[in-house]
Amino acid sequence: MERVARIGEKKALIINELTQGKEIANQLKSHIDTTTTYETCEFLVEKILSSYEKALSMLNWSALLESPHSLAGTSPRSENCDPLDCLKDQEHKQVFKKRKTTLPRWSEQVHICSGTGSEVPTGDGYSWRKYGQKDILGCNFPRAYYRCTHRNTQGCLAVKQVQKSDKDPSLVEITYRGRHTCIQVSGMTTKLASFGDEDSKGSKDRYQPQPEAEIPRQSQEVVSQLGECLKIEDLDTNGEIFPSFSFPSTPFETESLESHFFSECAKEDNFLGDFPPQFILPATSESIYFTLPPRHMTNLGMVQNLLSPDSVLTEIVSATTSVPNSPTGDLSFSLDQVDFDPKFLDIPEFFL
DNA sequence: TAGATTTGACCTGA
DNA sequence: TCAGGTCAAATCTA
Repeated sequence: MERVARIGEKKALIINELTQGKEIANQLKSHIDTTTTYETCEFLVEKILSSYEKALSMLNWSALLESPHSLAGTSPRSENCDPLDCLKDQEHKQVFKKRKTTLPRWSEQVHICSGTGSEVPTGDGYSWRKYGQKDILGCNFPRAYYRCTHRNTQGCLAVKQVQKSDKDPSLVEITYRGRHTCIQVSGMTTKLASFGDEDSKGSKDRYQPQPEAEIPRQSQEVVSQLGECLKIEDLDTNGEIFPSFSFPSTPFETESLESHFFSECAKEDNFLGDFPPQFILPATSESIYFTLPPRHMTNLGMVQNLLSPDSVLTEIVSATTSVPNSPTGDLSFSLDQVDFDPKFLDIPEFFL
């Protein structure tokens, strides 16, 4: 029974990714005929590749889970152990190779508010779980180690290290390793479930998109203050870095930043009704502020992120950077045209 | 009670 | 040998 549930969950995730891929491909197709900038097309292509990468990685992950022998052969223990245990075993053996070789690495610096007690380094759109902390030689502050919450469930190998600056305690250096291959499942499912149930209470409790694991743990005050002073500065961007942003300056009264942000998205008629997003882009030494009309907030990725809420900010800022001279942008996302038929995945063998 | 965090121990590469 | 990185049991929290 549990196996069936897992298969169904995987299927939904894969369908979502493929649907996104198709949707974005349609967008690209429509833009080819127009005067769309090269950057916009490139952005769309990146999104398509990302979606299919995720789908494929999920399929590969499924294969690992369903086929212990795929990992066997190098370890005698693998012959009759649980796939997850085998995987763990293999991971353990390879972890140090991964550490310094294959994973892409980049870092950024984040200003956090001083005096708030907040240790929230950033809202990069992903859920992180802290798995270690270490005193580093020559550093006054310990280094914290985080990995993606979905490491076990989706095999996402993204990790990050957070190191407070000695010189400026309000400055935190974050080093990322590995690209996210996960989907923020909890946010997605709860958001989808919220449709058609808009006026029911407690949507905040039901829907927790978790763009950043630390943030929901902070007080409302901290989250509000975060919006006023959080600023990310790219250091050695290599093209895979998460887009930098600042939170809207408007403090939220009763909800966390994310729940407010996404619950607004969930309102079909007033999609981001009066939400005045402002984003800081670290283009050069100066910060560039963009204000997007609500309608374009919708167009620039909200629909897509009904499926993948974790990347909301990534979508918006990426899209915005593509059209810096045209804040209104020329992208339009819509699911209206999506006719992707998930039935083709109903073949049980597909997941076995 | 499940999930997240803490922290000492352990492992690896330089 | 040591510093950095990770594991995993204990502990905390919602």
